[in-house]
Amino acid sequence: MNKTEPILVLVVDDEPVALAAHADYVRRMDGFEVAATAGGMGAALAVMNDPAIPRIQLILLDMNLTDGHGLDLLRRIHGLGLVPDVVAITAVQEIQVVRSAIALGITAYLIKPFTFAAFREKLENYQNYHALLTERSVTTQDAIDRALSTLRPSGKLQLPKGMLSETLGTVSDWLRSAPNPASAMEVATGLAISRVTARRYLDHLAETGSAVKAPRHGSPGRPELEYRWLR
Amino acid sequence: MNKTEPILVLVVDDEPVALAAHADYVRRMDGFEVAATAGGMGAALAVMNDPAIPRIQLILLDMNLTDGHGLDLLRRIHGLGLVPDVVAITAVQEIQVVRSAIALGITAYLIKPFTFAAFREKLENYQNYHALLTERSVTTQDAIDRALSTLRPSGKLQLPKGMLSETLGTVSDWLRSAPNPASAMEVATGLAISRVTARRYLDHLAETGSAVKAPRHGSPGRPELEYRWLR
DNA sequence: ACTGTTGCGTTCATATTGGTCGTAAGAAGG
DNA sequence: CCTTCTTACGACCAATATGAACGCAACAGT
Repeated sequence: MNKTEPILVLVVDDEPVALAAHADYVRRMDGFEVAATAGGMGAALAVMNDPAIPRIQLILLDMNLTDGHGLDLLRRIHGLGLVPDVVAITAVQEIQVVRSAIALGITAYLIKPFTFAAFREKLENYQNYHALLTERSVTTQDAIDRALSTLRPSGKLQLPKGMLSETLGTVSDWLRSAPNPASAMEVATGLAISRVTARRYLDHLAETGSAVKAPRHGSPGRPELEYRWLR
Repeated sequence: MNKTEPILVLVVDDEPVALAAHADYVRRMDGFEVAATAGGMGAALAVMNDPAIPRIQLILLDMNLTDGHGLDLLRRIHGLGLVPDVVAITAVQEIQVVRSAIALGITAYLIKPFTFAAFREKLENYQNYHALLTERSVTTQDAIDRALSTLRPSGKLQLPKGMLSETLGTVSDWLRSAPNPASAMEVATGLAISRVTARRYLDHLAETGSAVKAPRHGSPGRPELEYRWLR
């Protein structure tokens, strides 16, 4: 596993205070790097067109810019033949704007004001999505679906019936601190819980995109699924 | 619950057989209506521009059109100021196209060939998403996240009995990155799996058209079949 | 041309694990 | 104190990779 290159980010906001704050949030995240900032539509287009600036992969985009609308900026960028991913960060709550933004390809929509936790969740989701789709050069339906699953919000604000947030935290912590990917049985014995329970929580982590599962081959018998913590 | 108006769909494909088939699939779904069909980029743009045709809300879009690329068509439509939702339906499996399509706002990506069940799942997901975002005129972060989460693919993939999607992905990756065509034995030793398992998955790849197998002659012993990844 | 050798394709039984159903223990509410 | 809902456990059935055994196709030597 080679070291992954950071995701280059362009932050766009016409309010200097918000611009600095968002850029700072990005710098606090591992795997991301602020490649440039822009205070408006013109500046953003200049950055995207500048050959001296390396390829931007993600844009944090405010909708209400002084010299235009964020969605127009996005259309202009698309018109240049560029297809960066975009996280919309705005105070606009009109459904029409939200629908249009989603139709134009934003990967997340963050309504201001927001906490760093909310911000981090969106960017981590994008990070997982990005990792899943850059591994290979050709893909399958299954891989696309899994990548999209990690990208869309998991709605984990409300965890499924039959699960306790405390137990979920315990399992998450154990898996995160595990040096190697672990099977359901290993987690179960390590935490002194039953295999079924461990598997149920591990599966939830896999579905929400916090972990990935892969079969472990080489020994006879049905392959056991090992779970690996992401990030 | 008042009766909801049907979602108007435009189907785009340059193959008349596929075009008719996809349109027929749409007609079999409740809540959807085929507003028009188009056999190419020009025809699709004409439909979108025609004031006599009511507002299209969803496009089933093929990528490989005779007179252009599907992604270009999507950019052109955006350039008209229209923001329809799009489901990509294509045989293209290149990661670059998939990434671009997602960045340009497609709500689902269906790789041909597909079953009606897979098709229905994508459209039903979109239907739920559409219903959630047309209820109100102003929304909240929570409502947006819930709407986006309905667009998450369920991830259930129909595979032949006796096969695991994760293992299939592993074998596909190995074969794809192999410089030369590989035999079942070479794949088995390279992935630390048994020869039988490797051969079963390789055979599946050959049957689905992702790979071809050819006998390798010249050495004593029964000729071994070598598998080569297809673009 | 015939036959032996060689190595792989193929089949089958087996070893383990995954997934699901019913049930018990514990907490919350009346 | 009793009822009810929730969560974890135990045991069953189903599923998947493995290894060995069998058969076949091409090469090589006689």
